[in-house]
Amino acid sequence: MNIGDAAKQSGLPAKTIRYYEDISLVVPARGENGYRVYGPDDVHKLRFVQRARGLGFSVEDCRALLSLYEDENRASADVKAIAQERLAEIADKIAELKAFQKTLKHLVDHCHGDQRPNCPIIDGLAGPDH
Amino acid sequence: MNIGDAAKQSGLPAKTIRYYEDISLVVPARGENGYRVYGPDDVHKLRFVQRARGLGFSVEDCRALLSLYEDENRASADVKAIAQERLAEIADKIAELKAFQKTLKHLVDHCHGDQRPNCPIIDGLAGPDH
DNA sequence: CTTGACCTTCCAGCGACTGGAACCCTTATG
DNA sequence: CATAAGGGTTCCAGTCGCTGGAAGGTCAAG
Repeated sequence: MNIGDAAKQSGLPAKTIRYYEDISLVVPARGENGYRVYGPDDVHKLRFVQRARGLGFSVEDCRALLSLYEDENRASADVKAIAQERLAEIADKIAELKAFQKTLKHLVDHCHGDQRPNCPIIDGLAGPDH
Repeated sequence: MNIGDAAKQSGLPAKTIRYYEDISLVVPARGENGYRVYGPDDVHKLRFVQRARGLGFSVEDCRALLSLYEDENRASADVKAIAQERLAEIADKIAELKAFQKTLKHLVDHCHGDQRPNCPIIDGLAGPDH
């Protein structure tokens, strides 16, 4: 199948699929005419990557996960380790965002939001000693 | 003051400060020798940007906030609007991450994490029909 | 034969820096 | 006075994960 169909089947834009070949993530065969030819296995891999990216795994994580996906003798512990690392990153990011949220919400709540210049948000950003 | 001191005072790396000049965010004067010269106002602005970036505002948001910071006749409503947009983005991002977290945690909880190849995480990423 | 949809390659750009090379300026010390 | 250290300057390239666009090749239908 050509790249357009692979795109439909995998849910990835053709551009992205070409990019994945560029970085040797999913490398298809080539037809006589130079067109990329995707077999069922390639499409499975693309879908796999699509889902993993959708869960926020980095492309490098996807590369590692793909090679485990393909490895009949993988240890599930290796997969779990990657996923747990990602979970930790997610938790960190959520904590960071919640801290932003708290600070910002506090500032917003104290701002009148009218036509006057006085603004606790600006004051907060300018710093404690202003 | 030179860029190194401005860096210390603002908490920003010198490279970043040069970059901010490049994009016309905070543009210092120049001395005879071609060195950047930062006055107190410049340092205030740099610190302002440092804090705003620290709360996750984009550089373009910072540009808008800076111009309001400098505008004696600003309406606090304008500041509040920017902050509220950012709050909405933060909330969206948190929701997205929590969704990732939920799915991933579910998969991780069901994975033995041993030396055997069977792995619900891989299966989950491969898709429902595999 | 032409149209249009597909495919190809390559180059550039996003955001927000960051690293490095190659070079200039200033200050302290032998 | 020479020199070395520790500033400063510019410009170019790379990060990550695509995405857009230009210029052209291929293919199936009318």
